[in-house]
Formats: sequence, structure tokens, C-alpha cells
Amino acid sequence: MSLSFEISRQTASGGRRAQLHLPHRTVQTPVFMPVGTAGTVKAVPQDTLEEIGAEIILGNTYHLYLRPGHEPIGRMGGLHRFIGWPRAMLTDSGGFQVFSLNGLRKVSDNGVQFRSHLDGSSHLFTPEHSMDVQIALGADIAMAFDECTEYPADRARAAESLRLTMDWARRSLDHFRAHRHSAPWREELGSTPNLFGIVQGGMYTDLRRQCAERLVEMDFDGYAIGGLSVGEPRELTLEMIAEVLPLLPPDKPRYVMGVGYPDEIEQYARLGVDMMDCVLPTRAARHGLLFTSEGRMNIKNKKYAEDQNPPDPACACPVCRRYTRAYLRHLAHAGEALSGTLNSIHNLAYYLGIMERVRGSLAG
RNA sequence: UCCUCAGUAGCUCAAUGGCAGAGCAUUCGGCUGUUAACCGAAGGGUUGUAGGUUCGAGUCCUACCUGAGGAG
Repeated sequence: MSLSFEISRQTASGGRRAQLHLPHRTVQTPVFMPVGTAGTVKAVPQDTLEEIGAEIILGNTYHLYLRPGHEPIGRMGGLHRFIGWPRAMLTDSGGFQVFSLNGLRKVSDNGVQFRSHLDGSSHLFTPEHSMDVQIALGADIAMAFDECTEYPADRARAAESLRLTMDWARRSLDHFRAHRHSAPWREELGSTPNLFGIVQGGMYTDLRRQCAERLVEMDFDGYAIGGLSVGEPRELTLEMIAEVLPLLPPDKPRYVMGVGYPDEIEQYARLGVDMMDCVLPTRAARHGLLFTSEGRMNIKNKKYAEDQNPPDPACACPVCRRYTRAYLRHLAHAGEALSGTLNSIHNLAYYLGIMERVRGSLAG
């Protein structure tokens, strides 16, 4: 068994402090996972990610399949070796691209016909193909191929999307179980990748419940809640999470995909969410938005032009230890690449710090 | 000294004689399993100066100023 999940403490509100044993790393949870879509957490080098405490990062099946291709990556020993990242990795299945590449896609029962956003070439993604790609990449955790239901979606639309996602979950699992042993690092580490199922169901609690129960019967290695933070109000996000969490096996990791703002990830972690990922800290950073203990900071604002303080006086990250707001503002205005790098390092360190603090309080 | 061309937003430039605009820059806002070093909004004008023609001039005419090129 490659995955074991050791819960060391659980609070009355559901929050858990645990260790997630993955082939490349034992990850302390609750954990925030930086998003590294195309084999890089944009603008941040791998050694820096280690330095600020990232234990697991994401990669994306769709992007890496298109470029440079899962087969060459597999031949080179897998994604870890290819990108020089020794710790854990999770790959998204490409399901989110079904959602975000609206206009370049056609969904059928068999799978999704994509048009590449790079060169317009046509590709078919099926659950089986997504599993093959993720296994070749060699992720510690692969995700079932799903359809992320858009918001708003009426009940009929959400139900149809759900039917597809559950059918694909079954096919993902069957194919993954048959082929998981061929991970590129299999012999080296003596373990196999894990597969998580994804709960969909739009904003309908009964559909969510139905989906969760069916996925649990299939017995995945862990469970994700997807289809959230797609434009719905915060209360709905919370309602869906609160509805689904109690239905998931308490002894397996729970992952809410694509969240969130700093206060959100803390809130969800305290409710018993073990894993979260979000592009927000890195994307916002490249656009000049810093998250700090004092709130949002648009570092491009004029008021920081001669501000000699560190971005966040309460932060001990490598950026806050060395640079001033005035310098970061200058870099952003000058369009320097270092701007995105430093801002991203701070934001990620801030997010990782939130989780560290939450873990500390859960360990209580 | 003469000839030619040019002068419009901070910059680079548009605008058949008919509501003076764009890109960039500036200021501010947004960003949630990355098609995103992106997207959006706002501010910013005595069209070099002074006259003239015209219902109406950035546009046509005259003079002057400034700059570039050419001739001598």
C-alpha cells in the first residue's frame, strides 16, 4: 500500500492534523499545494519551493501532454526527475480544461475532443487516456477524469454532468488499477501512484451527496471536492463542502480543488479539509497583488513608491527578509521578471505559513 | 539665405473640410483544480503661435516660431 494517512489529532469541528505518506514525501496536512501547471510553479524555482516549505505541488495532465509530451517525460524517468522536484506531486486530470477551454472542446460520453490552445491541433481525452498520461508522468497522486460543472448550472445540466463524471470515475479507477504499476519510478521507490475521485454535483446538495456516496463505494485512495470556486458565492462553496465532508471516509484524505483566498483555506482546513490548491497566490503575485497579515496589498500602488518597509512586517519569508515595498513596486512597474518571482515567493510562503499555523493549532 | 517635410494627450502616431482618437505610459480596480508577466476602468487636449477663407478648420490660405533634411 503506497498511501497511508495517519491522523494524529482531530478537533470537534472536524479539523484533522495528519501525515500523508506518499511515494516521494510524507506530507504534513492540512496542506496547501502550489500549482505548477506546465512543470513549473510559474516564476518560482524548485529549490526555493523547498526552502519555503512546499511539500507537494501540482502538475497538469493537459498541458504536459501537449508540451513536451507525457511519453518523453516518461522516458526521462517521470515528471519528478524531469523538473528536478524530489518531493510529492499531484497531477490534475485535465478535467478542469474541459471547463476552462470552453469553445475549444466537445464533450461526449466517451471523452472530450480538445483543440489545443497552442496550435489548434485536435486531441481526444478519455478517462483511460488521462490515466495513461498521469501514470507516465509519475504523479504521487493522480486525479480521476471529471467534468467540472460550470456555474450557474440548472439541475438538469448538473445532473447530466454528474452522470458523466461518475461514469468517468469508474473508468478512471478501472484503468488506473490495471496500469498504476507502470509508474516510471515504480521500481526505484517500491510504491505505486494513488488515485483520487472527484465529487461534483453543481450547487445541489442531493446531487453532491449522491456523487459522494457512489464514489466512496468505488473505494478511491482519497476524495476531492471539485466544481467549487467557479463564480458562486462564498456561502454556497462552504455549504457544499460542509455537506460533502461528513460523507467521505474519515480515514482518507479530503481535497478541495481550486481554493482559495487566505481566510478560505484556513476556514476549510479547520472543517476537516486536508488538501487544497489554488493558482491565486501565484497568479495574483504576477499581477502585483500580495497577500499579507494586514490584508491585500497592491504593490503597484503609488503609496509604496518610497516605502522602506518589507511587504509584510510579520512575515519571515526570504522576500520579506531582504526587500522593501518600494523595490517590489519598482520591479512591478518596470515589468521585470523578478517582480513575478519575488511576489510569488512571498504569497506562497504566506499561504504555506497559514497552513503551518493551522497545523500547529490543530496539533493543540 | 532659399527649398522641402514635419509640429495633435507624458511618448509614438491616427483623424474624405463635419462629435479629436488609438497604442504605450500614468492612476486605480479585478484575479480561486492557470489558454492569464493577464483583464478592466479612469484621468489626461486652446491640435506650435497669430491672423484669414468657410455655415463649419487638426485639415485650406498667409505670416511667424521650432525641428529634421536638402541646396548654396
